[in-house]
Amino acid sequence: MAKSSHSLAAQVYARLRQEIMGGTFAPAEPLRLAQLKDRYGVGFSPLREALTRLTAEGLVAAEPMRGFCVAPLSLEDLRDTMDTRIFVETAALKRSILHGDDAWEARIVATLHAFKLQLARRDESDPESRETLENRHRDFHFALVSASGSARMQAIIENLYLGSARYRVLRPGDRSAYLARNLEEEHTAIAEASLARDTDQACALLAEHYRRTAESLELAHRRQLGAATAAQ
Amino acid sequence: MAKSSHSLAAQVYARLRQEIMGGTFAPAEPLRLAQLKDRYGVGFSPLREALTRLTAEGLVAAEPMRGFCVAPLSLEDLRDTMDTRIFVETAALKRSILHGDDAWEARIVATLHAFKLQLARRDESDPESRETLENRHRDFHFALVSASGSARMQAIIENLYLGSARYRVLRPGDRSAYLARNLEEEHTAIAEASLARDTDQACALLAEHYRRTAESLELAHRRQLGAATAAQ
DNA sequence: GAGTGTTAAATTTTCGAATATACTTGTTTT
DNA sequence: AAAACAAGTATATTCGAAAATTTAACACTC
Repeated sequence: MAKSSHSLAAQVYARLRQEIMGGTFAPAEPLRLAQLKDRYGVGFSPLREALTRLTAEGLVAAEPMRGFCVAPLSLEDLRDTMDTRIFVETAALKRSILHGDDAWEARIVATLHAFKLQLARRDESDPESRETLENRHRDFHFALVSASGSARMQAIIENLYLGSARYRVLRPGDRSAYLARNLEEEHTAIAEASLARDTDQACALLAEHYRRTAESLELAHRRQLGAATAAQ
Repeated sequence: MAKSSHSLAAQVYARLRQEIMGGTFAPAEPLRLAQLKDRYGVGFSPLREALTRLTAEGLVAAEPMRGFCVAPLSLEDLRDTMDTRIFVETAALKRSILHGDDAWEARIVATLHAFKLQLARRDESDPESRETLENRHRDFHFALVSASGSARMQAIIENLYLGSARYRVLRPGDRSAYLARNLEEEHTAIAEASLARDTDQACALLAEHYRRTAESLELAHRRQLGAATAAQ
C-alpha cells in the first residue's frame, strides 16, 4: 500500500527538485549520476529523465557529455526573474479581477486564511514550519492570478515562481529582513483590493510587495555570496 | 567528418521536434517508442530523453505508463498563445527600443533584409522554400525583442513562438489568407517605427501584426478541423 | 619548468534485455 | 445481452552492462 502510482522518474524528479530547492545541493554543484543512483536507489533511466525535466525548467544545467549540475544563481537572474514576475503577475491579476467569479474569491479568502494561521504559529527554527509557510504563501499568490483565463500565463507564473524561490533565504539567521515586514498586512491589503475589484490598487500593492521581496532576496543573496567567498 | 558533437539525445530531440512542427506527426497522434526507435535507429534512452524535453516544452504530452503523444491543438490554446505573445512581445519590444544599441539595429536591418529576399523569391509549392521563409520571419521577430535585457522574457518568447508555430498552415492551398497580406509592408513598418524609437507606434504595429496572424491561423485551424471531421 | 603526448581512471551516454503496466480479446457468469 | 473475469498481447518503464567521452595522472621532450 501507499505505493505511488507515479512512475519512478516522476518520484525522482519530485525528490530531486525538493532537494535542490531546499539547498541539499548547492547552486552550481555538479550532480553525479553514480552518486544520485545510490542516493535514490534507482537506475540511470529515471534519473536522466528527471534531470532532463529539471533542465528544461531551469533548475538544472546540462553540459553535453559532461553531465548535469545545479543551475547557478546570480544577482542578474534574480533581478530579471523578479522584474518579469511583477510584469506578468500584475497583468494576470488584472485579468483575474476582471473575470474572477465566486470560486476565485473563495480561493483567495481560503488561502489567505491558511497563510495567516501559519504565519501566527510559525517557528523559524523548524524547517518544516518554514516550508509550510512558504507553500501557503505560494498558494495565496497562485490563487490571486488563478482567474486570468490564460493557461500559458499560469505556466509562466509557476515557472518564474520556481526560479525566484531558489533565492529564498535558507539560513534562519538571515531571515531578519524578511521577518521584519508586516506580511499579514501586505497580503491582506492585496486580497482586499482584489476582492473589491480595485484593479489599480491591487496591482500596485502586488508590485510593491514583490519589489520588497526582491530587495530582501537580493540582500540575502549578497550576504550568502559573501559568506561563500569568505569560507574559501 | 560531419560527425555531430551533440549527443544522440539532442539529435533525436531536434529531429522529433522538426517532424512534429512539420506535421509528420499529427496533433494528438500517439508516439510509440518502438516505432520511433526504428525510425531513428536509436535506443530507448535518448528517445525518452528527447520526448521528456519536448513534453516540458509543451510540444508533446505524456501520460504516466501510457507513453507519449503529440500535444493536441485547440482554438482555445491558439488564442491564449497569441494573446500572451502580444502581451509579452510588445513589452519586450518597448524595452528593446529603450535599450537597443547599434548591434540591435543592425540585427533588425539584417534579418528584415533576409526576410524580404526570401519573400520575393518564395515558392509556395516548395516546402523547403516555405521553411526558409518561416525561419527568416522568426529571426526578424526575435531580433526585434533581442535587446529587452531579460533572458527570462527571451525564453518565454521563444517558447510561445514554438507553441504558435504549430498552427501554421501546412497545406499550400490554405495559405491564401496568409499570402494576401502585404507582409513586406507590415514588417518594414514595424522595423521603421522601432528604429525611429517610436515605441507606441512600433508596439501598436506589432500587436496588429499578431492579431492578423492570429486571425489567419484561426481560420486555417477551423478549416483543418473541418477537413479532419469530414475525412472520418 | 612548460609543454606534449600517453595511458589509466572516472563519468556520461547508450543499448537491449528484463520487468511492470495497460490494453485486447475471448470466456464465463448473471 | 451485459457485466465481470481471465489469459494473452502490446506497450511503457526500468535496470545494469557496454560503449563513448572527458578528466586526471604521469612520463617524456624541449
